[in-house]
Amino acid sequence: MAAVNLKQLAKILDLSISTVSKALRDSHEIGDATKLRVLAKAKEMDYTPNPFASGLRRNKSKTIAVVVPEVANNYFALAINGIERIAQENDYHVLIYLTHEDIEKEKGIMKHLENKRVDGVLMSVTMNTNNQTHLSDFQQKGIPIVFFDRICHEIETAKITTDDYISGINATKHLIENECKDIAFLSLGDDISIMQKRKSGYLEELLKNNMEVKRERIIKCGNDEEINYNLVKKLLSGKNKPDGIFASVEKLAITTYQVCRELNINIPNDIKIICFSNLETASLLSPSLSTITQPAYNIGKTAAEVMFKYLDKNKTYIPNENIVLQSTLHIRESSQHIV
Amino acid sequence: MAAVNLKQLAKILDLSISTVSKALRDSHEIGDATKLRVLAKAKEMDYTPNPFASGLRRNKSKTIAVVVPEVANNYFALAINGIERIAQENDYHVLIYLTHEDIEKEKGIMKHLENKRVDGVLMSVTMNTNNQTHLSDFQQKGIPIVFFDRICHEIETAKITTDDYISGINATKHLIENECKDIAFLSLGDDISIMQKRKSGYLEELLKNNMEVKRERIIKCGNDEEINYNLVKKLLSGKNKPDGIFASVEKLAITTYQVCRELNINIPNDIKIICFSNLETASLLSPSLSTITQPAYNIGKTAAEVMFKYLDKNKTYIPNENIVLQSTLHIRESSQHIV
DNA sequence: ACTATTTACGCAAACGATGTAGTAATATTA
DNA sequence: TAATATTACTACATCGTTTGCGTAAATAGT
Repeated sequence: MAAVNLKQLAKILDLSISTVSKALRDSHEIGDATKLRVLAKAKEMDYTPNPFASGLRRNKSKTIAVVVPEVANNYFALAINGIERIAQENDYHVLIYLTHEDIEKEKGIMKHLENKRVDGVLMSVTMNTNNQTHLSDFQQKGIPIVFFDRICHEIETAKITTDDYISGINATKHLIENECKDIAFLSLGDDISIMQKRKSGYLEELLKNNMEVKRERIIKCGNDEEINYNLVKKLLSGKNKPDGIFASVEKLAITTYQVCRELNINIPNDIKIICFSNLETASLLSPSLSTITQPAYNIGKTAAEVMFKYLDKNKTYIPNENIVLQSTLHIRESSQHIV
Repeated sequence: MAAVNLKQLAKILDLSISTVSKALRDSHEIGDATKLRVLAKAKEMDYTPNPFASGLRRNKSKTIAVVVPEVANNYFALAINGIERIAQENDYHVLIYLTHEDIEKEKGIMKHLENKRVDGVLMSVTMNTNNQTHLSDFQQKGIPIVFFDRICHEIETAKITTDDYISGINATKHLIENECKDIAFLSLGDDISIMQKRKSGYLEELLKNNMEVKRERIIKCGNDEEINYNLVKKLLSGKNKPDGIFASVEKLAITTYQVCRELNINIPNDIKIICFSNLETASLLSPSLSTITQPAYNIGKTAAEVMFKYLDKNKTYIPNENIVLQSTLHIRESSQHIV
């Protein structure tokens, strides 16, 4: 029942605690015969070191934290998948924390992690993280952070993103090529970098095509589904509605689908839609949804790999580095002009 | 940079370490004036107790583990959401482990958790967990397990499930009411209890309606997408195909949709489909997908609540208890007979 | 053969927090 | 007033590992 510890092992083997400990860690100080004897007995007695004792002594937790806005989201779920994979390979444990897009919760979580519970943090900030003092404070404590997707430029560290700007351009270009004359952009807040980049791409492409940039075509959505629904409904109600929608995140495209259904707006005849999404069922929607799909799994995997690259070397300082992975455009029915 | 500890705090306050420790834990042994002084200084110096030291001393990790087959799955993602919520409320941390339906990985993870890294484990077993010795061994170490959804009957503890048997009956009944004469059941393995229950409901309802139970209509799918695809394709190819599909899990319904698309089979005209699913976009699919939706968030929440009920009392033994939450039937186009 | 070096192990001090037992000083009671 | 109880604190052992240092014995070097 109670876990066996070094002391008991040592007594049975008639060795000192330190000898057993060193033998288990394969120290050169211990003779081969003794090592084998210890190893065998340890296995037999099912010894596993107490993580708290060794964590305390070595100041290493063998644990990383993942801080994300949500998990019931295909993008983050896939990223976590990638992270967990690499963590298991490195014999690390993964703590998960959800901010639910609440900056205060994010601050609280970081505060909680300041003691050396984790060796590093992989994070995607909330849509409202426009101030990064809680993050730089955290870094000051000597725990490295690696950002993925929703990064924080001001913090010096590694950042894994996708080519949001280019994707923003491509998505917009695609809509224009499919005869859209009046494209709206559905943003999720406007504090975070990915939104700014996606929007920049959108704006850039509009300008390039001499299309008017209208303030009211940029809809700032948020975390409240109902408010978003009403914002989109307002956008699509009445005569003066756009003929193209570029949704910056999956859920806003879903909302748009629902609104269109309610208002009897036909996609893609009346309005065309494209969005950033990792939805597995995009091709099964009615109509099938055109997406810019991010390599979510690889983003998570890469973030974890970068983290371990430094943790392995016992480096708590990670220099600035921008790793950009490519998203892929999946053109489906929702954005195509029917000739 | 380095975290401040009790010793430093004590020195600055000119008190002993134990006084400071007790003051922070609001012990009755310490005077009110001193308590306030300590609290103020601790806050000022941003003191947070070292989790390893206190974990070691108190033999409490303030951490629970969640062991699930996958996270990129709406059901588990929502359940994790519920779990995380309750954990945060209880000031607990959540470790996450993915088995990817691999029983060996599950065993390895449990082995890893046997040292007192966590105070409890919430888990949904893999589809291949037909042997529970690694779980009973784990329990023997004095760490409680609570199962949710994919439970293990043989282990004595609390189990949170949904009314799978009734839902199986209801789903099948619904298909029969919609003129299905030949219903296939897509199973995910057949080791785990939810599959057995869902299948029992299916079989029961067939019998009740004097419908023939054919062995070849029960398709045992697995973890490999490609194999599943081919199994479903084979089922739906040729003349002698079923006119109804009851998919035990979401992904098998998605596969069926894809196969139908490839084979040009019309849903619901040629074949009707219903499945267990927490897919947000079920209503936006083409055709919209009829589902039995489990209260995933609440299942996770309940599992966590039960766990904390015992952890709070420092009980490591959780007696058998079956908590059954109700799923809801959402009838949409995919299963409806068009008159 | 006598000193250096290596080998193989044990001792004991950390790591930081907790809690029991002990101790002065003050307060309460008979 | 003396015995007892209470208050407010401190000292110290403890949790299980790790690791620097010490040390005997064995080996090597000259």
